[in-house]
Amino acid sequence: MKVRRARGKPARERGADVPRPSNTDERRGQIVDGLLDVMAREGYARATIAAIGKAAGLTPGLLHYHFGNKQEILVALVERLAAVLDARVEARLAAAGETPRRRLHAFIDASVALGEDADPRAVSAWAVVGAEAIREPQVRALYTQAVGTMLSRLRALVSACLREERRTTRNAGRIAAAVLTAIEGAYRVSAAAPGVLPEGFAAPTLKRMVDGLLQAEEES
Amino acid sequence: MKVRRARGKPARERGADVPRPSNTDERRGQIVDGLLDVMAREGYARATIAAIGKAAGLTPGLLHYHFGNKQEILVALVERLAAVLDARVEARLAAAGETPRRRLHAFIDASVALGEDADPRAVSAWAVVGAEAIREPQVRALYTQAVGTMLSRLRALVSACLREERRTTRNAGRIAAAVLTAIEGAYRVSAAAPGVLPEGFAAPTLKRMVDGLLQAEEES
Amino acid sequence: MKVRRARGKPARERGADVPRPSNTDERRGQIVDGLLDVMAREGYARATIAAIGKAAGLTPGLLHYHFGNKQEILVALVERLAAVLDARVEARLAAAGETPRRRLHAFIDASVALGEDADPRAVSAWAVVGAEAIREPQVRALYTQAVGTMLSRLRALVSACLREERRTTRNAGRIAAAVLTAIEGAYRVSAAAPGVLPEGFAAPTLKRMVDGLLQAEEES
Amino acid sequence: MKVRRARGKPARERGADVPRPSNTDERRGQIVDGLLDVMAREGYARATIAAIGKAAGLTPGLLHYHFGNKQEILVALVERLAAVLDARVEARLAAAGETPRRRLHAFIDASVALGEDADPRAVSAWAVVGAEAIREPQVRALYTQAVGTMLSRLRALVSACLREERRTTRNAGRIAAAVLTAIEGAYRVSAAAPGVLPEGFAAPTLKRMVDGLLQAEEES
DNA sequence: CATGAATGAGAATTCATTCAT
DNA sequence: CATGAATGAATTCTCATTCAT
Repeated sequence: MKVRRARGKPARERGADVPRPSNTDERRGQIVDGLLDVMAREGYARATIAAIGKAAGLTPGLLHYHFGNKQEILVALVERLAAVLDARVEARLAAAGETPRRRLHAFIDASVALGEDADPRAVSAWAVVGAEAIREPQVRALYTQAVGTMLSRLRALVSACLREERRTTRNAGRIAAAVLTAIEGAYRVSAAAPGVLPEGFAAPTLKRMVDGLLQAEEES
Repeated sequence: MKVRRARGKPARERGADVPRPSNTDERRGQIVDGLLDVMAREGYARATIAAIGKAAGLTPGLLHYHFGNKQEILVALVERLAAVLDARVEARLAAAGETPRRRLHAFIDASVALGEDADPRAVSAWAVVGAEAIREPQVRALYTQAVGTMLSRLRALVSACLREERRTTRNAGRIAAAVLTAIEGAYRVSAAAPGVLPEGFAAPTLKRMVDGLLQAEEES
Repeated sequence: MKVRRARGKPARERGADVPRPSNTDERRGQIVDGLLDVMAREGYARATIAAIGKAAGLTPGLLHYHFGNKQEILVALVERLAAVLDARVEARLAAAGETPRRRLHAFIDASVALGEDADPRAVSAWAVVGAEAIREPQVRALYTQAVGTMLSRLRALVSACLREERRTTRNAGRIAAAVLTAIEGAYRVSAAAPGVLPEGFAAPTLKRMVDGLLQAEEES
Repeated sequence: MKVRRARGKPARERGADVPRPSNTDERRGQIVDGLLDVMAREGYARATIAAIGKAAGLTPGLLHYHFGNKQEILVALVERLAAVLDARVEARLAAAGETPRRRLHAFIDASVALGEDADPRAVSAWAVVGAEAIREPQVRALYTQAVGTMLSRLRALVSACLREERRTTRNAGRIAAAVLTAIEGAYRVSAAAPGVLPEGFAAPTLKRMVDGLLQAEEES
């Protein structure tokens, strides 16, 4: 079995000769990117080691030097997709100031922008990840965690809005869930049935939608 | 290559020879059901001919007698899922009477109920279909068509509501898209991250959501 | 295992009801013709039972009612091809009178005409038979016998010519073999590389060739 | 799909890494030889990947590493058979000097010697190739090309002889075709009906045959 | 680190043959 | 006789993974 090196730990000072500086992190990044590339185009099943390697410009053997097996690459990709989304949300929230409604809208913008200013491959790949999650416990765990994190955040943002407007927060969870499913559904439909959704419908409509849902809650 | 017989062709009555009546339709149904079963549990890639056959109680060779290849089974399944959903929507719309708002709500109920009173396997399978659609043109075509049909219907229902309330129908398409993505997202999240969504959130929240969106349109 | 009925023996008086007249011979003929058809176009390997059946307008099950297995059909076809050739040779020899040279020329005409006035499928099929003969002892036996018969006949004709011209018959076997190989080669090349051979070259050139060979034998 | 590497590409000299030198050419040669072996004995249909691998002492998976599919192996074999024959003809022509008649005889010797001093498997294999050519366009193309090349060469040689003897070259094409078919027929009959042809008849008889044909042409 | 040949366990598909009706 | 569903063995091809160099 292959040894898994801790990421970032340079494997230096290993022989008597001049040690080659470790490029593990770079290589792992390349490989994950290769998977993203292939998976977005062809799905996970066709993402063979050879195909990933070709997309990454690396040889099959090398993939197994840096990853123990194929699934580890998928896991790394899911982690990366989640991290990227997370970072974008974080950034936009930071820029949105303190007004609850503004922050909620910023969250929606950040999420849906995944398909606009960001890597469109990520949208397709995320759709595939959802299908892989059905059968692969480890992927499911990561997907569930990513979705759960989003949901918690949304709930907090929704609650803040409701509180500010002195409305009951009783349904905050459901409202958050509605937003979340609309976002996930938008990813999925735009990946699997491109052209069906109206151009640029997502962000404005979702924001109006959540505004309507907030307003429908009774004042306390 | 296997020939696909016209479904339902009755055994011909020629002379004294009355061979066994064709059971092709029944068998094809069994096989499609086997795929539904396996796919909901394990995804399409793991839905091997052997696995489908086992789930259907049939031998591998027989699957290829009734279907030319594996993809044809998938196509038949997608067609069936779409038809079932369509039938349910049709039935509920018929029962909903003529009030536009009622009909729109009935549509949402019918769609989301896919995961409640109906086959929960269909939800998972539909999530997998979305991923297969990314790479398989024929599946994509069917998925796109199914989604497109839903969208048209929703748009008509939304427009009717808006007209009744004397509001502009300018954004009918976007509102319909929001509902559609929320429905598709609900399927997906509940299949790929079960337990994350609040129990029974979907139908009531989606109805409230669409009501809010309708109300936000300006009167004409 | 299937029972093989003697050909031509009608299977009558078999039940209490009005016996269906046997159509075995007709059916067997159809089937052999189906094989000829498919084999000429696609080779023996692609001549599946289903394909033969389709070409013959019969169902797979029926083929195995009339033939014990696939190879028996091939054997019947080889026998038929040989018989047809034989009959044509016989007919032309009968029409050629008694002059040895004339008879020899008639033989060549009859053989090569296989590809001209006769079924062109037979030429292709015969080429395929040669390949099957390499591995199938039973086919090889039939092919060898057919070729052996031709060779003996040719040798006799050649000897008669030589004797008439008072030449040594020492090389009659070799001359006959040369004619035979040229005939067989013409079949093969025209089947496997159509268009390469000059149109209608065969009969006149072969006759001139054998005349040259005869003349080269020394007088005794 | 397997990629076909340029044959003969030397291992690159980059940095300290000197991986194992490619043995692709050697392996491909082994595999083609395995096919030759099996095909000569059992025909193409029985030349399964497993059988070829066994004959070559390689595992089935490896065959598909070096060849994209089974047919590519066949194509490589046909190319090799044609090249070998071509090389032998070339060599004998070179050794035959300038006399036209001598060169023509050398050609016949070279061709027919395929079955004498050379690999007898090649004769059988060539017979099988002819049958495969009937259905496989790529094989047919190669076979047609090989036969066409032989025919052109023969025609040139025949014409040279006729010119030297001041005879008309009008029938050069037909004479060449006669020689060609006799050669091809000799291959075929000796492969498919071994023992029927007189021992060692081919070369001398064919030479006498062509001499007779040449002499029959009228002087100009 | 890197290469790519090698392996072997599947997976889809084909097809002769059987057999209930 | 006839049908065509059913079986199961065989076959091609794929691919993750290993490993010598």
